[in-house]
Amino acid sequence: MPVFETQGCSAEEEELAQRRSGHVTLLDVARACGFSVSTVSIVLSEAPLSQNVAEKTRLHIRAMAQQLGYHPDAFARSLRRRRSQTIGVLAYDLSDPYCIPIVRGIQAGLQPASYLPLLMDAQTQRGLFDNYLQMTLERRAEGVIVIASWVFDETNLLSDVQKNNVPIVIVSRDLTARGVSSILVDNEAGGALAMRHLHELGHRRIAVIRGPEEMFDSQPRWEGVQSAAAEAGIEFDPRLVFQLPNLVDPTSGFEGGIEFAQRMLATGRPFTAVLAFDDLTALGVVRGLHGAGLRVPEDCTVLGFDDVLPAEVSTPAITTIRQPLREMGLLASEWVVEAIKAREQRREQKPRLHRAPPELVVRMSSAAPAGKRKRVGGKLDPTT
Amino acid sequence: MPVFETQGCSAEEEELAQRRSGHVTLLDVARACGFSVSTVSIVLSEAPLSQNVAEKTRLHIRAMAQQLGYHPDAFARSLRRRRSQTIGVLAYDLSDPYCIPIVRGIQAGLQPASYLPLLMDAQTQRGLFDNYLQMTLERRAEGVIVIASWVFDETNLLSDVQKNNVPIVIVSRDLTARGVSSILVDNEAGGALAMRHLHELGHRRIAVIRGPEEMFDSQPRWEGVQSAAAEAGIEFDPRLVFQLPNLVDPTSGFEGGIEFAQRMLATGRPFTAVLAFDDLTALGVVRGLHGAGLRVPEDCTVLGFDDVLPAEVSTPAITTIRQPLREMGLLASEWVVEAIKAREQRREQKPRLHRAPPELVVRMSSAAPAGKRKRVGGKLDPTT
DNA sequence: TGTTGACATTCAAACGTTTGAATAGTAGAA
DNA sequence: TTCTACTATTCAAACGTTTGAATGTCAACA
Repeated sequence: MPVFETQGCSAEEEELAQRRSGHVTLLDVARACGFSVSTVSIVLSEAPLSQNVAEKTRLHIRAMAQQLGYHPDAFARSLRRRRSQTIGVLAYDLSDPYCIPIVRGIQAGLQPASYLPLLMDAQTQRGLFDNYLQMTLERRAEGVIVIASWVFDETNLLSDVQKNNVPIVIVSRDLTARGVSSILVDNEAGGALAMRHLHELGHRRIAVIRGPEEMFDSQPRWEGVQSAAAEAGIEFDPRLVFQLPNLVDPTSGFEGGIEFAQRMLATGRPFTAVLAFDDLTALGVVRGLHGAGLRVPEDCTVLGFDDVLPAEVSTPAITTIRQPLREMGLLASEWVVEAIKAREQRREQKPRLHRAPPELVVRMSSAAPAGKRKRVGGKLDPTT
Repeated sequence: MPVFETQGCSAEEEELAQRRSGHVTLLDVARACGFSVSTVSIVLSEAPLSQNVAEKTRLHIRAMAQQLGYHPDAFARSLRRRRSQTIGVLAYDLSDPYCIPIVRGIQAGLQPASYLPLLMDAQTQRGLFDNYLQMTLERRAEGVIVIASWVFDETNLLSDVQKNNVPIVIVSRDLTARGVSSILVDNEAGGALAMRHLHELGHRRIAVIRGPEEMFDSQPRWEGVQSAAAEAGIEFDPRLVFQLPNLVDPTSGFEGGIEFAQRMLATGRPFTAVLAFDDLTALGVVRGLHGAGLRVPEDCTVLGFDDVLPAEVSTPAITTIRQPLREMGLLASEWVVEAIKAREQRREQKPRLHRAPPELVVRMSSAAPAGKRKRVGGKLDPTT
């Protein structure tokens, strides 16, 4: 009888209750099948106690929930459980094809741990980035993965996220010095790989387009190139070494490539290959050379870095240094999940660092220099 | 005095309370500055009542919240307010460069309305798509935008989302017949635009690669091509008309392009231009022709569709039919926001349809056929 | 007859907010 | 003095879930 006192309300009232929130709640299901909210909750959330619930009851409740179109309210659930089952994924720019495979890897790693990625696109805007980071905290993400290769003032990252004790992993940038676990490609090794490939093909006069100062990758990659060049006894003509400006748009590398290709031709200095900072820059170089009537790789070799989609589908396909982006994303997601577990068990965790091995992908844009090919069996190449 | 009874708890207890959830709550702030939770809430959420709160108090509370690093709990807030301020954005495949500008447009439109996009990537997997749709409902998204051009069984879409009375807009597909507002490019017009461009350049023998059957765009685009061809009095050689298979990977168009280029050359039938279903297919064709020693556009013109990034940065850049993707995304976001408003005011809304106008973008991959160019001023081209 | 234990279900208190209504305190008007 | 109006703050009830503890039922055992 007391049961009816709590349930006692007319059909209209019930209608009203349902209309108020617009969504079907546990209470609606409970009323519809005559059990208490607790029982329904226990059954539908498959709590341990649900073993004790009669088989018949379980089936009945499930059927009714299905019929009414019940979906548990994630807000109420997370509030009560104090778990959001969410990982914030903050990409600096989703329109950069570089980000996508990383995101894919993250998704793949989060799925089995049944975490939901909360994907956000900062569009290379500092303000947006900060806003989204706030939201990540407000949504009580249990961990954060940041994809950011450009250099920004990371004070906020640390003060806000770390202060709230939320595990964080950064991809494409080394922030271990600030206590943030980091995953990035081994840029030195990559740069060296590219340089060695050119050397092996026989190139000696090489133009270089370095990355913008603001990009974290620029410096180490350049150092890798230099050390491999030194090893091979190659010197760069300083008039053939360029540096991309600090621009926000991810396709600005393409524009830069076009412009620098024209500029390097204008110097009149001889070169048989161009080492570009990334794939988009390399594509720009190809375009710039094409504009001057030069063909790739017949007249000039062009190398990229990253291995993004456009490098693969353009003709000539760009020979490049592949970053294992998907694997890096996968690892990032594994690390956050581990860090969350560690925090639950009050285990202290030191920030970790992974340098992913780059890989040379030989495609169509690289070949032996024209001189070498034409003089097969002849006298030594005068450029060496 | 009664104040102290509710607040009365030792420092350790306070510590514990904070540690329990791991996040700073209103209660923590309230205790720290000696006001009630209500007052603090009113001040920090800038509720209308906050006008009544003394200036001094407001400043004090804000300062304290800042100092403690307080972030309102989105779950608690949404639960209480019965508003999530969230729009679910379900992309069929984020690795398709086609999706990105749409997502950008959506973001741009949602920002001023202060809705947060809940971005999800179905990775062309039906199961994932359904899961994410469920989550969208559980997270009480106030609206849903679906980016999906491939044909799937839309029963769930309707029964689950619409049953819960959540406004929905679909981009790249016409589902108005099912009561879903739809935004898509005018495929007929686009197909015709491409065909007319070829005709104006002087092409008469044209190979065509149609889209896969499962793609919604395939049929109308083909019809646009056919009607424009008929208008110009051009007939297609059936041996030069191909159709992409139903494959999931968005880069499968590229592979298809390569293969069909080889196949069309193998037929031995003459053609001076290839009309590809989309940009990636066009890039595949360029690659396939290149493999046979043919240059684009000197030996053969190639046309794409969509205008995605790779089409722009490859050399030769692909002449294509541009979809105003960003604008379409923007419109989609405006429509959901309007639909949400309409629902609040209990206004009935009919599903709407927008056919975005496509635009011809002439780049490097199209030119007059070799015959025409070489015989300028000479006798008529025998191919007409 | 009472005790034990397994089973089936419910109570009630939380989670962190928001907000309509209530409570004081103060000041000016009648 | 009493009433009104305003200012500054708090009470307390919700939002929809989950869950430890409690309740009740029933059968078996001592």
